[in-house]
Amino acid sequence: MYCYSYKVIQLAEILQHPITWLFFYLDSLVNYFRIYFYSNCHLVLEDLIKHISKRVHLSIEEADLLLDFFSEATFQKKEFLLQKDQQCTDLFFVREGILRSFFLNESGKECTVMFAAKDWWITDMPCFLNRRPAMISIQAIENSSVLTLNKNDLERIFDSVPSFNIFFRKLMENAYCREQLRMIENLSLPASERYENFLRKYPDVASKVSLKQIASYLGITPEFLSMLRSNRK
Amino acid sequence: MYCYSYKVIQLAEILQHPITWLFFYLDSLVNYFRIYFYSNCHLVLEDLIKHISKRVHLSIEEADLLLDFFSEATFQKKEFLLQKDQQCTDLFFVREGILRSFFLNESGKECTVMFAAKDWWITDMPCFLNRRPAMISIQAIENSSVLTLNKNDLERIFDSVPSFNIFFRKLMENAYCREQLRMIENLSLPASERYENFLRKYPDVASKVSLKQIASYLGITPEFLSMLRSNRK
DNA sequence: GAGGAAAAATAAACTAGTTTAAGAAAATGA
DNA sequence: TCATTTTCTTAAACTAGTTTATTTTTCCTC
Repeated sequence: MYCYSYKVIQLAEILQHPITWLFFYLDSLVNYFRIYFYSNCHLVLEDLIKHISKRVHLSIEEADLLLDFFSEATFQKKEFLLQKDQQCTDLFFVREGILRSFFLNESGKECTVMFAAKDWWITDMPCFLNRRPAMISIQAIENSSVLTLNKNDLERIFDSVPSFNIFFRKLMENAYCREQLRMIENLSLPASERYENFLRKYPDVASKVSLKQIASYLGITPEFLSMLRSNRK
Repeated sequence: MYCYSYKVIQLAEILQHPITWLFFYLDSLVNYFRIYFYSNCHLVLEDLIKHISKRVHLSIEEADLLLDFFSEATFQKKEFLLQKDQQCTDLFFVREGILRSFFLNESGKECTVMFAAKDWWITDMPCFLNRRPAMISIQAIENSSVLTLNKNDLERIFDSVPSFNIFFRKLMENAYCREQLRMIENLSLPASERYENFLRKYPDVASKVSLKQIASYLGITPEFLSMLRSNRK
């Protein structure tokens, strides 16, 4: 299993385009042994490269360069990756587990900003990008394994791996569209339908987080969610 | 006035960084006459270049190339730039006036997704990026002048002007953060404070759009907004 | 400047979602 | 395994925001 390097997986995807087939096949052969060992050494990083090279083309050299900037970290259930008011220096890529970002409003009500499961990116983006203290906290819901990247290194990557600019552009396009669609739902749908949509869109998340947390994501109280659920049956 | 080309304006901004001063000064001199005529011919496009080169560096050649892809359009008050269900092929940059994107939910309630004033970009982003029919409509609130860019040309720009990738990344970063902050406000603040914040953040928009439209942006009814306003005094 | 249409305000009945409180079920931990 | 804490549910009183209807104001436009 382990010798299925990311390059081979990428190759399989590129096979859809016959014109590029020969080129990548040769490229792949040349790098074969190198990749073989590579993927055994850096196994833990493979998911990230797979994730990125699904969206933009990365050379082996660029992948190498990229990985040097990331570092591994694991967090126990309930442990905080980021606390409100702390400087927000890191961007997290989730390899395993589930994370949640949230904050408390003035009256102490908890609001969930987002969940992040495997292959999602999470941080307090406005504060990360502008090097300000975090407005929200990020906590592990389950024992989780992440890759972290700090702001300085992100900027170095932008300079040294041009295609990462494109990748990050696509990531932000996606995030913007997702957030806008969520806003549209919140403006136009009653809580019951928002809950149904959440279950449909994120079944894996829904099965692993508490109802209280789902309620605080949907912007309703746990009591009201409980009522919606009993009406549904 | 008109001979203040975008390059000269850019130069003024870069003067804050003394080390780059000499380089840009010489560059600017060499291009001076060319720019002079250029900015008289393409005067209408100047704002766009000024807007972009505030965020990334553009060479004269790149700016030239870029502008070829954009075309001008004007819309009368109440005219539609995009109608729901129509193919969403264009991205709009607002030169003058005010636009609004909105949709009707199942029960016929109008929801405002965003406003766009001078120097803002607007489209139905999820549908534009994925070449799908629009879910929302875009309408001119006042007589407006825009620059339009279609999806194919945007992709050509990404290929031929690398720094536009960076520009668009920053645009999307901003849009994502703005939308997330709006979501946080909607989850945690009562309508009265959301209205106050709207007035504070977008005073220029607030003065030009109807209360009904502001209400539909905040996710409340015009009647309730009217009540909030009378309580305020 | 008159007349018609749209926007805004007021008010009263109404409803979606909240609050408070208390009990049942489930997870945690020692 | 038992005690403790947390999550989930139920129910009743409550409130933020809606609906419907009427009046007033603003703003086109002829």
